[in-house]
Amino acid sequence: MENYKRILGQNLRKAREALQLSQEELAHEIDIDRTYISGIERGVRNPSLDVIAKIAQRLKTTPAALLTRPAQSRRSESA
Amino acid sequence: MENYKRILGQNLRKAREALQLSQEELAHEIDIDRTYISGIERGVRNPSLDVIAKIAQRLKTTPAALLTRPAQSRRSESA
DNA sequence: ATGTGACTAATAGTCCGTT
DNA sequence: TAACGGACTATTAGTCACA
Repeated sequence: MENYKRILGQNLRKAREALQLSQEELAHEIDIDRTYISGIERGVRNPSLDVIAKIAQRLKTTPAALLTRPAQSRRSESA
Repeated sequence: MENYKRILGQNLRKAREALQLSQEELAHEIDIDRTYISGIERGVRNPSLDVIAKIAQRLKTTPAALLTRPAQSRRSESA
């Protein structure tokens, strides 16, 4: 079984940094605790769908995207 | 904000029925209560990533797929 | 075979701090 | 700025009786 918590964490961090947000800023904006964001990024937390959706929304992406393994080479999407 | 609980529920039901499983059978196989599956399909539950991943695995799909809006007309994917 | 409300046990999620 | 721990509270995980 894939480690989706880890995939989520990696994607989240990448997306957050792409928007040049600190964990603290992100956390504050979506009203989630900063230590919780930290835990999710490290793959040690098991967030609920609502939290995943909330984060995705702020990072201008989707839950599906945050849960997609990065190395998947989907050319057709960004083209 | 999109209702991802609902999207998940719809996709889950579709995927389950495609495999001709009853809620009861699915629930039994992945060791989750039947009524809990029912709640997720109806979009009234807010499951954690672990639960979503477990269900996805049994339905031979992925969390990302279960969280993707169906009516999204993404031509490039299946073509 | 599924929907639903109500319920406890477990854990998601917060808030405090230190490194 | 972020990792990490401990103690706390809110919500989810998981179960039941019944429609």
